[in-house]
Amino acid sequence: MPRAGLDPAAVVAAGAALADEVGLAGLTMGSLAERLGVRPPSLYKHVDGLEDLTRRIAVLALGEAAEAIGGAVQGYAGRDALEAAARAFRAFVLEHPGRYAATIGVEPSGPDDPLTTESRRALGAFTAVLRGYGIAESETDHALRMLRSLFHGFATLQVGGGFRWSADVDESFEWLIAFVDRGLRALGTPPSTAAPAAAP
Amino acid sequence: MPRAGLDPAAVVAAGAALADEVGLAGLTMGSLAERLGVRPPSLYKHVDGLEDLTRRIAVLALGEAAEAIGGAVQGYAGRDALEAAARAFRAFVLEHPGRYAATIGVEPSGPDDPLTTESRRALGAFTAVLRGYGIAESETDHALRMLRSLFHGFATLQVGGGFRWSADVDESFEWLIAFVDRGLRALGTPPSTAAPAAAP
DNA sequence: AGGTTTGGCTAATGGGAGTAGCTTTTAGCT
DNA sequence: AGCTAAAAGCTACTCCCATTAGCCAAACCT
Repeated sequence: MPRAGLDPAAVVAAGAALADEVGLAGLTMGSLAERLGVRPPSLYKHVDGLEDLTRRIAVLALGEAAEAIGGAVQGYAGRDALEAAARAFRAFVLEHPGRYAATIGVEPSGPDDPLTTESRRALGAFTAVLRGYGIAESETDHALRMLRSLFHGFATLQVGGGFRWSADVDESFEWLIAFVDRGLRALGTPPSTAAPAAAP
Repeated sequence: MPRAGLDPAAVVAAGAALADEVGLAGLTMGSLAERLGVRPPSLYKHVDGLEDLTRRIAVLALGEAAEAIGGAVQGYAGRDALEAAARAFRAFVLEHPGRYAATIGVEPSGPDDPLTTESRRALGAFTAVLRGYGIAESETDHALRMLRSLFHGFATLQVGGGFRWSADVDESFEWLIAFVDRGLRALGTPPSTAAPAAAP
């Protein structure tokens, strides 16, 4: 029988694409094998089972998200950077719901786990946004968690069909960005702008 | 064989408890049947399958959450109400992660679905909080979604082990409440307090 | 008591994850 | 070119889970 020419990367990429199409729950070894023109057991030559597969999809997704958000933020600061990051994040989740779902609830096994590295990278993009607001060192962790919670919550509620009633979702998202921007500005001291009380 | 004395409510309650213990993914017809001292097929006399079971658990959870949050808010307004609601919500999710997970991604089938009713009730508690801030009518939907996203995101990230690094999670949550409070106060006009520019 | 409803059971089906062990392709070496 | 060995498929299982069919006994209701 001819070989399919698979390798771990190809299997993971196909798995990620399939998860985006049919949802993470619809990603099974059977469905993925069919998509790749192969029988289910063959996949175990490239991937260590379903759990390992979703783990690798999560790593892929975090890298892509970090790339997208980091790239979108480039050259911006303050509200512009916040907007860019928020929009890039939401666009990623809406375009790749399956990939994103794979990132939820995966536990990095240690500090050298690629999952840890990619997580940090994705987080770094948001940290850069906060830097532009001049948030105090002691508060960046909290502010970071706030941003993460807010965007994660909004995106997952939306893809989960959680916003059912009246108002326009895009409009809510813009409102939310404005809300956070005001809050962060009130909190921070822009680093390269005039200091609040410079001379005595 | 002696009867086990089950009914739908008992099955749902046991299912919710089991889900809280072992996670929603660990809730299977087999594990629940074992817990109830019964064989798996017997459960189908009370519940219409696993999907129906999680649906009913979601209804139960929404009702309990609405009760808890609504009760916590009673008699408070402004920041006190926000704090009470936020803490009650988070406590509920942390104590009942399985139940809460069941509420995510369930689609109400129509306006008379009990799921719809209970959702509204839970949402109502947060609406009450916003009322205390005097948010403009046109913005309550957005503000509501913001609160929901934020608390949902924070709670799910925490139970999913999403907050791994340094800072204290409880502290972050308090910080987050303060942040939202400032934002909402900046936004609203307290209804029963002096109007901002009363006489010309 | 007698009949009906109800709630439990066993047995079986279908599908998904994962393993064992065989076979063929393919790449590398001589 | 020919040989060998690793790699990449495959078939044939096993086990677990959800669900259905059909049987039988308990509880209830006159």
